[in-house]
Amino acid sequence: MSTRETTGYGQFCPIAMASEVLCRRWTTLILREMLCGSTRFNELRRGLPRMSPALLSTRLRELEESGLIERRGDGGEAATGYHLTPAGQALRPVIVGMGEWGHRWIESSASLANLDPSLLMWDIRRNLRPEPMPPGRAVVQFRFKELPAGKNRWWLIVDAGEVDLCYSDPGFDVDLYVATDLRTMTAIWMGFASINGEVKARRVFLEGDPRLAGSVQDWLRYSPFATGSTAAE
Amino acid sequence: MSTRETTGYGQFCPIAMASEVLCRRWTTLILREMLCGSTRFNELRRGLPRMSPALLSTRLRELEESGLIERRGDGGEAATGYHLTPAGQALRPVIVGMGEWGHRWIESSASLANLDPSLLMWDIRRNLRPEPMPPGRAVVQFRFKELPAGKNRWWLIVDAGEVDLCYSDPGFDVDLYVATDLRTMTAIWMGFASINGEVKARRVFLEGDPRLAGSVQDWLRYSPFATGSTAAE
DNA sequence: CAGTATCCGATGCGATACTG
DNA sequence: CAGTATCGCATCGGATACTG
Repeated sequence: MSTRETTGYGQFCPIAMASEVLCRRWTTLILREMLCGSTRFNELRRGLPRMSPALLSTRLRELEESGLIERRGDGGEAATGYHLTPAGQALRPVIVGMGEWGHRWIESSASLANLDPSLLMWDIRRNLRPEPMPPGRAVVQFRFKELPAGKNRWWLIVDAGEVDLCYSDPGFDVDLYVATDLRTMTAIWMGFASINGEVKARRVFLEGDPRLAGSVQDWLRYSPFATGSTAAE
Repeated sequence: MSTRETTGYGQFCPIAMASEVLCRRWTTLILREMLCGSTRFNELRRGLPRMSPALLSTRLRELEESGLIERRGDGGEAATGYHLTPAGQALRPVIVGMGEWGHRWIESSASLANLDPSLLMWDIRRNLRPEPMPPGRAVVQFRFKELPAGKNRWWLIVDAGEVDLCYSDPGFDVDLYVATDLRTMTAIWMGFASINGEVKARRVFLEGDPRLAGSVQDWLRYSPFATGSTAAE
């Protein structure tokens, strides 16, 4: 019935059993998204833009069958949400370990060959730390200079600990303008460069509220994997 | 050129980059074999009996391109051996983590649906600890009663710290006979049961040198993952 | 918003046979 | 022993359109 019989390895080894669950296309990335807190279908899609909805649906059902996630109505609404089971949560160190390995051993140039502004901004949104920011609402506009006008600006609206990401002008006054190119911002995000260094090198330009600009190193939380060293190739 | 462009995820995230390397069919199992010490092509095949040599060859080349392994002539012979690079060694905690997760969270019945006597014996061979055995050569015969005669016996020859596995009678006098069924022996190996308990339950029969039989719990090193608990489903 | 339905092309990969 | 060569099917999964 399940297509798993043909794809199995036929080995009792737990690594083989785990690989049958994990080592399918997109599966680790779905888990990454869920470990980062995504629970809704379209929220997941946002972090997996190149994945078709049909395949996402299939994978979610497989993960449910494998006992890694469960679906349930959230907050009494009809809408369903996906949540990690204890078995799914237990995979955190494995997924994180894969990320740490990738950060350490994959050449940075390979990562930087996969630039994607919406993924980058989506990632920044969910890791931004509002606490070091000055109190009150803050609106930060990112502009990637080399992208076509009309498709090159993102707005982060931070208010009362909530972070919103907009792809079109939300109409608020902007407190801080960040202008750079996509590769530089991604390199900063990955920990391959520091934002203050890139400002000095005039590859990043900050304009606006000096308190926001001065604390950018603090509230712009880098990718969870942007620690430690990279391979000295 | 590489087929990787089409299989990539298009994400700069290190988990995605690592998944592109690791999450392909058989790859984690090849790494498992190499982390356990296998270096030769046919040695790898032995641990991956359902994998075709063509695919193994392809995967090894991919792993080499990804910088996880390197091939070199061993000991001056023409024969090539495969060895993990530092990047490959660095995956040990990830692979081990997958195994620990699988052991903890995959139901034991699923693992025990994948019985394979030659894999089991190959695994026992490489984890057997000669030290707790009485000094001198020891020959242990395993017999799986339900398998067809002529295909149900394996011999382990332990001599001077070396362990050899034979599928046909090596001709030596046998010091210890172990008779059981494949499922029971696999369950013991996985840590789902204890050998002494299974002897008491008369599902395992030991006959021969009492010193060997008495120390079986010590020299029969269980699978590296046979620790900790399993999920209380 | 949260998915399904359908289609079809690419390719992964298993089986088998063969070679230096 | 250490792989290549070849073949062909199955299925994986990408694209697009549609629905409750």
